Amino acid sequence: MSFTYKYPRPALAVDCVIFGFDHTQETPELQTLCIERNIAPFKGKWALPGGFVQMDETLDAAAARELKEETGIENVYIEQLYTFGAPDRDPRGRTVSVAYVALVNLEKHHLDAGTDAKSAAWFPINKLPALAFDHKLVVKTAIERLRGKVRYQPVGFELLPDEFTLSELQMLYETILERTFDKRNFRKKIDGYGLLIETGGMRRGKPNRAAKLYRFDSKRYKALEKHGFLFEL
Amino acid sequence: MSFTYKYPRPALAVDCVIFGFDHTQETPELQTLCIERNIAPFKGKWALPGGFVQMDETLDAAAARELKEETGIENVYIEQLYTFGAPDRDPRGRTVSVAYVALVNLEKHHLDAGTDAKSAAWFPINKLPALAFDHKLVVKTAIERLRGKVRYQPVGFELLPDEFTLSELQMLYETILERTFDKRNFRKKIDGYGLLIETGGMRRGKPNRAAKLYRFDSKRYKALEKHGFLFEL
DNA sequence: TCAAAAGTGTTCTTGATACACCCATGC
DNA sequence: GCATGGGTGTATCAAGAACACTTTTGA
Repeated sequence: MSFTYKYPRPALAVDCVIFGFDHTQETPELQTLCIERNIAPFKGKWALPGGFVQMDETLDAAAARELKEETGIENVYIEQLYTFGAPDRDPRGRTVSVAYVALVNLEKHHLDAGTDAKSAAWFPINKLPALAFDHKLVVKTAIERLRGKVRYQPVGFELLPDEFTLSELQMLYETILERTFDKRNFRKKIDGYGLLIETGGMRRGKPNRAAKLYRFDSKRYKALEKHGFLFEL
Repeated sequence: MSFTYKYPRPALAVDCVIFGFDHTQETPELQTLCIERNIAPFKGKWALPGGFVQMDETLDAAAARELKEETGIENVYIEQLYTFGAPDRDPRGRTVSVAYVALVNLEKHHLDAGTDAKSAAWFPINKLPALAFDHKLVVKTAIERLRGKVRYQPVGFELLPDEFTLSELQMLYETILERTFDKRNFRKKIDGYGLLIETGGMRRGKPNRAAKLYRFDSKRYKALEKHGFLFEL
C-alpha cells in the first residue's frame, strides 16, 4: 500500500525520555531507559524508545503506545517535551520527532517486562552511551525540563515507590537538582505543605533506626492546585 | 509534482501566537494578532498565522517564515510552545501543528506592514473572535506559557518599546499576571536586579510629572544568566 | 491652581538558613 | 556495644508585604 501527496511531508515520530530514580545505590542516580537498535540506521547503537505516529492516534497516544511496545511500561506519568525538527536529524530522510518525558518508579519497571526488553537498559544520565539521531540533545532538554518542573510541581513523587521515606524523597531532590538540603529544613518545608500521609509502615532492614513510610496525597494536591496553590522547593 | 510514500504521513504545520502589549489604552491589554482566512477550510474565520513546514527548513525557520509572510513581522522573540496533534483538528486531513509564541513591540508592528496585512488584526486576548481549527486552545496554552515564563525570565521587555517607563513595565506585569503590585516594592525589586539603564530621556506629554525612560540591559542579563542568576518576580 | 501620575523609606512579618544532639535498629 | 541513618527545635537573617506623602507637569 502506498500513498501519494502533492507536496512531500516530513515523517512524524515520537520519542520518549524515560526517567527512573535508583535510591538503593551508594550514590543515588537518575537514569534513562534506552533501547539498542536492531535495524539501520544506527543499528547496534542505543536510542530512545520511539517510532512513527499513526494516522488515527493523538501524539500522546503514540508516545504511550511506543513506550509500551518497546519497554512494556504503561500507566505512568508522561508529558510532551519539545519537538525536534532539524532537517538532517534522521539519515533516512526528513523526520520530525515529538519528544515526551515519562517518569517511572524503577522498582515497578525492572527490565524483562517489555516485549523487546532484552535490548533495553537503564543508564545513569551522566554515563549515557553514544545515542542515535539527536537523542543526546533530547535527553539534555528533558533533564532541563525535569529540573525546572520538579521545583514548582510535585512530579518527583512519580519517580518514587508509592510508599517512601523522607530521606528517599530528599535524596531524590538532591539528585535531580544537584544540591544538598538541610535535613531539618527539608522536612519542615515538606511538612508545611501537608501533602504527605503516614502510611503506618516502616522501612527497616538496615542496621539503623527504621524510617516512617509516607505516600503522596494527590487528591489533596489536586484540590489545592485549583485554588492557585504553589508547591515550591 | 507528487510524492509517494509507503505509509501515510500527517501534514506538518506551524502556527504562531503573537503577543503584543498596548500600554497606551485606558486599561492596558495583551493582544494577539490573527489573520482572516480567505480560503477553505474556515474561510472568512480568524486564525493564527501559520502554514506548512517545508522539507528543507527547521521548525524554527518555518515559524519565522510564516510569521514574516503573513504579518510582515520579523526579527522578534520567538520560541516553540507545544505541538498539537489531535487527529481531527484539521478537516482537510490529519495535520499536526507545532505552535510558536512570538513577543513583539506593538509600536513597531502596527498593521499594514505585512504582505497580507489587510486581513490581519490585533485582538485583546479576552475578546478573541471565534478561531479556526483548535487555535483557541493554542492561544490558551500560549497565555499559560507566557504567564509562567514572565515570572522567572525577563521576556516581558520584548513586549515593550526599547525605552519605557517603570510604570509601563509595572502595567505590563500586572496585565500579564492579572494582579497588582505595590509601586514602591515593584521598583525596589526591579532596581535590585540592576538590569535597567536610564537612557536620560523622559516620557512627557501628559498633564503630570514626566517619567524617566529606561532600557533593558540584555548584555548584563546574559552575563549574569551564565552564572546561575535568577530573575524572579 | 488643579488633576494626574512620578517618585521615594521605613516598619513589620514571613519564610529561609544555619546548626547539634539523641534515638532506634541490625549486626 | 557500635555503627548507621532517623528524627527533632531554636535563633538568626533576608526577603516580601504593607503603607502615605511630596514632586513635577500640562492644561
